[in-house]
Formats: sequence, structure tokens, C-alpha cells
Amino acid sequence: MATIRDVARRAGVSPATVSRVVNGLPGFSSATEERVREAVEQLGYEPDTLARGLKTMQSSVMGVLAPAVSDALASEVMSGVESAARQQGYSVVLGRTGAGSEYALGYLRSLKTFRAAGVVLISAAITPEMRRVAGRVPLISVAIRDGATFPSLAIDDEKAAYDATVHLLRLGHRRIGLLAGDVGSVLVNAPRERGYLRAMREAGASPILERGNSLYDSAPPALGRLLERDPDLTAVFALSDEMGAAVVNELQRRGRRVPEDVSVLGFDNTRTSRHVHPALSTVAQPLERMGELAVQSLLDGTGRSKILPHRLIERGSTSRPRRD
Amino acid sequence: MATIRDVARRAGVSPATVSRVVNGLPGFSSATEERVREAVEQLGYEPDTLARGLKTMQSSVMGVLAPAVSDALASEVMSGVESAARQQGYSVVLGRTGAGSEYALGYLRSLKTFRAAGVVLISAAITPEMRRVAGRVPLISVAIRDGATFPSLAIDDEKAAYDATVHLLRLGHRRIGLLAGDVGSVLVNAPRERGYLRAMREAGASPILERGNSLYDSAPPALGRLLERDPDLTAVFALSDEMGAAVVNELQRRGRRVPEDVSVLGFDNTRTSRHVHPALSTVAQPLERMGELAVQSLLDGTGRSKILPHRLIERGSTSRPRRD
DNA sequence: TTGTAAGCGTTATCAA
DNA sequence: TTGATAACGCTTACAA
Repeated sequence: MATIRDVARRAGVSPATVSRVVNGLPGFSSATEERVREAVEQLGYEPDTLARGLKTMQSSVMGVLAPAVSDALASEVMSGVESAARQQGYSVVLGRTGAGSEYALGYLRSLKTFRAAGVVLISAAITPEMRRVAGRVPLISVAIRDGATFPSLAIDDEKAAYDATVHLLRLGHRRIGLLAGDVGSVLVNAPRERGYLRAMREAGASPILERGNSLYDSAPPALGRLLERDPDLTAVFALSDEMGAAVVNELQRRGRRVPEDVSVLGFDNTRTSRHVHPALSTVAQPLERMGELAVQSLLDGTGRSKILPHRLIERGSTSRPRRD
Repeated sequence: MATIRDVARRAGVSPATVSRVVNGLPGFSSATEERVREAVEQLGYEPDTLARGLKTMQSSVMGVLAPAVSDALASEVMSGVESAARQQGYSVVLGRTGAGSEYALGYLRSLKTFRAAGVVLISAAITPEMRRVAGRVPLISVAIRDGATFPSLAIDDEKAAYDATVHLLRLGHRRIGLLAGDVGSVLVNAPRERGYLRAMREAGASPILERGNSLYDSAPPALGRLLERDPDLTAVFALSDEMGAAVVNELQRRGRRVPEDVSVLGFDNTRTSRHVHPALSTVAQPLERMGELAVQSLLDGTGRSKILPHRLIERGSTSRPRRD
């Protein structure tokens, strides 16, 4: 590994000059630039990230914390974070918050000792303690909105669920069951529930709600309970794509056609929504875009919260209800 | 951010002593240890990763390079890498190789300037150029086996596909179509194809093969071609779970029952295999375990290649063929 | 058992 | 336009 001194020696200049050339700072003639670049080339010199970071008190790493590394929603956001970060010359350090952000503090501490340029928290709210532990490292939450205290990038979950429910109502559905998530652990669930309830109330329809834990396996039993309470449901609105996909499958297993007998609507527009047949209609959040914007916001130092537009994607799992 | 000098001052000792205590090196009395720990506590001191890495010429980062950040298979491996790395006190830097490892070299260069303790390459073979660019950073491939030149952790893909095909044959299937992947881009496809062909040949059955690109959307048309060539197929072996899931859905769309009319077998045991109905039978690789072992191998410095056991998982998508 | 001091590779200040 | 030189925060001989 060639160092800046090796390059300097070979180019017959001082390390300082090499640094200037490499970093594009003013103060060198084009003749020296030529020689330096040549030496850099020949030696395959790359500035040491650690040394540079130590000196500048700012490293080129961005942290990204996800509830689980293999979480489908988080993956999309991470994808956006990675591409934006790489474009800006930053490396992405990956961490897992675990259920209820148990590991978040540890990671933030670690990221602080890296002098990270910022940290993106996916599906996790920033707590005052996190804020404190992070020191001067800027934080931003993505895909979750936690009051206006800390910066976040998210859709308006209440409105999105409201719009989606209204869409089902407009299609002619009245008996719409909600397959909600665990309100305690995942913050987006409460507003989504409220959005559904508001739309149903405004339409004079009676809400009917059961809870899963947002994952695939929790949906069939919850759907069972929903159907016990109202066997004549014509639509099920699941607050995650995994649950939505499970509902599509489970309904068909029970001999109901989708969407002819029952329409199904998911949430998030993760890849899962395209892995069932009929493909799941769903409420899309611009997840990858959120990841990109998060990086940008962290680097700008603007750190402003922003609400991004949601969008209803109609695939094959929704239609007008059958006329009986 | 408190530095080691701040701690030293407060504890009334030298920075060297603080370092010794913090790093658990011998050479201090329990009285001083007490004072140092107290000072560390009070100041919330955390050793600076950058400075430490610069000094020791070894940073606490492990790189992990995946074809795409949101790739389901890669996600599982990354999950193992993350947990093993964290347990050992390492941070994980995430990179994307893109199709055909176009970005890999850039990331390796970057990881080298980080003095990374090692790099895990997922679904990507190590090329001599990568090896060169990485300098003294150890590399290991996961979920792909590329001769014996460079270290890798993988299953025996040929044998796994062979075993899976034999399993279908034993169930009584003879007309088994193979839905292969793109042999050029993904190295595991060729051995898997060979395994299928060998099993079919040994059984005296005629192979029939079509190619997709391993992703969901490529499967329906490829299945169409397969069925055109032999409308009486009783089983389809797809070389990825995404394609397998698509086949399950597409067959049902075409009015064939799974598994009664046609059995379907996938490959990899990613989450996708559980997101269809009937759930996809598949060939499992210990992906998460591979990620953990990769980290361990990198840190041990053993860097030996290893073949891990595959396993057939029977879910609902396979059964004996119907007797006509 | 403890401290002093050098130095990891870089950048930034200052002087030339 | 350039070059010395002093840090950045840490570890590690070596000395005491």
C-alpha cells in the first residue's frame, strides 16, 4: 500500500502538494500536477480513509439501521441509501436494530466512534436517548413518522390508509375487514388503523378489525377470525404486503376467488406483492427514493422532515364486489 | 467526544495506562483500573475507531458485497454476516456488485483503504483482478463455488440439483422440466443444470430445459415454452425460488393443480418459497450459516474453502404424480 | 506497575 | 506555487 509520502518522493514534491492535487485544492502548477498524477497512477495510490478521517474529524461512512437485515421493506430503503451514498463517495455501514430497537444504541455508539457522516434509521423512531448517544452525528428516520421532534422521511400513513379504504369503498365495497399489525411495536400501524377507521366511519360502514404481527404467518389465523366475525366480507385490507400475500393465498385455499369473491389490498409495495397470484394491489411508498433522500438530507445538513406522496397500485387482487 | 487524554487526566494516569485498561492488556494495578474505569464511565469515553485502526493498521470493518442490496438470497447471507460480525466487534460495510460484479473492484479498493479485516462476496466469484486490487485484505465467496483457486463457502450445486431431481424421480415423476437460470451470468446455474441432466440420464428419462433469468417475471414465459414442448410434464424444477413461486402461481392460473397435476420444486429456500400457496418445496442452502462462517473464516485467517450440506425441504408443492 | 515518546497517513497552517 | 511542521487519537516499545 503506497502512502502519500511514496507518491511525493516519486513525483519529487512534498506530501502536502500531493494532498492538494489529490483533493483538488488550489496551489500547484499544471506541471507538478502532471507529475503527481503520474506517480499516483504508477503506485496505485489511494488515500487511506482512516488517516483522512482522523485528520478531518469526519469519515466517509453513513450508517443505516434496519429492524432486520433481510426485511423486505428495509431492503428497498437500503438499496436507495447505498446508491446515493456511493455516488457521493460514502460507504454504508449496516446495522440491525432488532425488535424494538434494542441494538440501536450500541450501533449508534459505534457509528459515533467512526465519526459517521450520518445515520439512517429504517422503521425505527428516534428516541431522545438515541439522539444523545449519537452525539453530533445527524440522524434521520425513514418510513416512520414520529411527531415532529426528529427528522423523518415518510408518507402520511393515516392519509394513505384513508385513501386506500376510500378506494375500496368507491369500488362498491362496504364490508371491508382490516388486517392490522401490532400497534405497540410498529409505529406506522396506529395511524394506518386510524385512517381506515375514519374512512369507514365517514362512509357509514362498520369497521371490523383483527391483528397480526405484519408477517406472513400471522395472517391466516387473523383472516380466520375476520371471516368468523363476518363471513360476507368482500374486501380485506392488510397493513403489510406479507399479510396481504398470505390473505390472497389463504382465501384461495378456502375456496374463495380473488378478487371475484374477495378483494385484497396490501401495503408498502414490496417485492412480496408481486409474488402471489393474482398480484397484490397495494399502497406504495417510495421506499428507494426515501433512502436516497435520507442520504441527501443528512449530507446537506438540512435535516428537515418531509412527507412523501403515497400511491395506490392496482394489480389483480382488487375489483368491484360481486353483485349478489 | 472525550479522548483518551481526557480520561487519563481525570484518572490521574497516563494515556498509555488508559489504553491498557480499555484493551485489557496486562500492566496495571486494580486500584488504577478502578480509577480509570470510573473516568471512562463519567466521560462516556469510547475509543476512536479511526485512530485505533490507523495505529494498528487494521480496522474493525468487514465488507460484504451483494449483487443487489435487496436480493433475497443475499439478504439471508448478510444477516448471518451482520450477526457474526457484531458479535466479534466488527462493523459491516455494505456494497453492491451489480450484475456481473461491475462495481466490485471499486468497492474492494474502498474497503482496502479502510483496512478492512475481510470481505465477503455473495454470489460473485473472485477474479484474479479482484484478488489483486484487494491487496492484503482477505476475501471469501459465499453461495458460489469457483474452482478451488479462491476461498469459498457453498453447497455442492451439482450434487444438490442431482439429489433434488432424483427425489422427484423417486416420487414417480419421469417428465420433469427444468427451469434453468442464465448460465452466463450466475455461476451456480451451470452445475445445477449438470446435476439435473445427470440424474435424468441415469434414470433414462429425457431432460427438457428452458431458461429464465432467475427472477419471478422470467418464469411464466419460460414455463409456457416448457409446456409447449411437453404438455404432459408432471414436475417442474426451477433453479430459483422466485421462478419456482412464479411457476406455482402460473400453473394454477392455467388451471393446473399444484401438486396434484404438476409438482414444483424451487431452489435456495429464501423467504419467497413460503409466500406462495401451496408453499414451495425447495433445496435449502444454509445461507445465514454461510454468512456467519464466512466471517469466522476471514477472522481466523484459515480461509479454507468448504462445502456445506444442502437439504431438501418438502412443503406442499411436490407429491407423487397423478396416476393416469 | 507506570510513563514517555514515537509514529500510523493524512490535512491544514504557516512561512518561504 | 511550494514545503516544513504540527496535529488528529490512538497503541506500543522502551525506559523507569
